[in-house]
Amino acid sequence: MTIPVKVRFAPSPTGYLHIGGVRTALFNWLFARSMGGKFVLRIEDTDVSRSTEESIQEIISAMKWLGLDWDEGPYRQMERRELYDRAVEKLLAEKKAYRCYCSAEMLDAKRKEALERKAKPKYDGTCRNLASAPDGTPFVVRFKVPAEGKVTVKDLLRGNVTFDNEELDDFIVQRTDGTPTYNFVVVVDDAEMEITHVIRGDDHLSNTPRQALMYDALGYPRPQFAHISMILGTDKARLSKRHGATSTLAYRDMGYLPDALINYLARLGWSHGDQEIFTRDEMVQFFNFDSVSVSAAVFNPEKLLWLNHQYIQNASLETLTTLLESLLIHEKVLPDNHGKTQEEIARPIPILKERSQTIKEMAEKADFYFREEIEIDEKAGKKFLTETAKPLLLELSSGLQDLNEITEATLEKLFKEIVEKADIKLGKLAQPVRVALTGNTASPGIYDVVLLLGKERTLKRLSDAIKFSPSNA
RNA sequence: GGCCCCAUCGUCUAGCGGUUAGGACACCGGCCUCUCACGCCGGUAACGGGAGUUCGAUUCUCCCUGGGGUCACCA
Repeated sequence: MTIPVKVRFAPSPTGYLHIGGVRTALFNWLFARSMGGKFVLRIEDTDVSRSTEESIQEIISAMKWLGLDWDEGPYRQMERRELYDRAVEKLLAEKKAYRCYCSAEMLDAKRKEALERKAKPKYDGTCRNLASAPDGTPFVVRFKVPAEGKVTVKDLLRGNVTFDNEELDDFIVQRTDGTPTYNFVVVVDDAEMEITHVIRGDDHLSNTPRQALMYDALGYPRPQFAHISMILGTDKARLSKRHGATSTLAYRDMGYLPDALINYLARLGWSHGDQEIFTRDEMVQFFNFDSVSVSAAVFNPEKLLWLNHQYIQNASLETLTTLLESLLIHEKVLPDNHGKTQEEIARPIPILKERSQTIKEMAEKADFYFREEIEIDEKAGKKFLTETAKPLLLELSSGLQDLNEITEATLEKLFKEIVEKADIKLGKLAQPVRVALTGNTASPGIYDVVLLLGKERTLKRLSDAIKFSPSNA
């Protein structure tokens, strides 16, 4: 009989949910799902001045977008105050914590001074054994850390990690304003929620001995810990705003598929042989800590792009249509109230998807199709809509008018005839036509473009192109 | 600086004492070709250094070096 697994993701709502946070959430989610356990979402908002409702909503939308569903929560710590207050009273009553009357200013000064002496900045224990309490002075509550001895933290990924108690100081459990602090609430909550495995970034490893001591003091059993590695930027520094878009929802707006992002993040620090692409079910099925790596991983945007391309190729037309529509609006190719049917939105997708790494790119490439009036790239027009090319366009135009059925085969026949008659290579015709129809020198195959635009729009653009003259020639 | 963690191609990684050190992204060639892509074929590229243990170390141990994290009335 084993205890069912219960894990949590506990972000602090002091900014948007970044990629590193998502990966922590993902590993928790994967572990919960693979073990048939529960996944809890808990908002750590005890820092009242920095927490925002906006961040909470952002975190929730990002989790939903990525399909990381939770079984309990979102809990908010500021709604659980009684729980922490009771635990503080208990620590105080059992003399495992004490009131400290030192002012923040005084402590800052001492810390600064210690740093200058190159000594360890550590609380000096002034109030640890105070005989009588000064009247009416504001106080914090500090946890009494044993002066000597060691704490050993058991970590699923790193084995036993031992810290000297001497390295730890009497950390604050409750602030002057009565709000509790992280190293304390995290323990109370994880214990009360019966979290069995604490899976988090390894930036928390150095906090763990304090928390381990807190579990012991409160009489709670310690959970299993698993500290996963951090994600670094290309410069090997921890991923931050400097490394471009770190807001998870920004990836949605850039046209990434949630499954692709999830797959990429899962492979960052986890592997299953040589496999690169996993369905969610496969990830859940294969996930385990034995194949999680402990060293930090550099975030590689190119590989994410490649994966996204793979996912685009395999996504259903329906999925792509929905995504493309929102990106077309987001990129202002179409207005909100465009009135287009799903079929119309879907039409260019088959010829665009193999050359799109993101849906945003797809939207940009679809521009020539969705806009009534195209803008001819100045350089492209100058180079290809020349006086020698225009007669060819004219000829194509009249040939097209005579075609009663436009198919790839009839188009190819028409193009070949014109090319043979003029004794030129296909490219000499195709490029000017391409510029005329799309405004650019790069596009899907020219027959596909004509087929997509249809006879009327093709003829219109051809005649516009024949009238084209470079403005700054 | 103290403490803690980490170390295979540029990047993500496989490897769990004996391998021509494998795969993927990126990069470089070639093929395909109406442009751009896709695709296909091929190539360059790694065990940070030094001591041990062992018949044998990428693999185990220690040291060095390097990188990262952390030292708040932030989480």
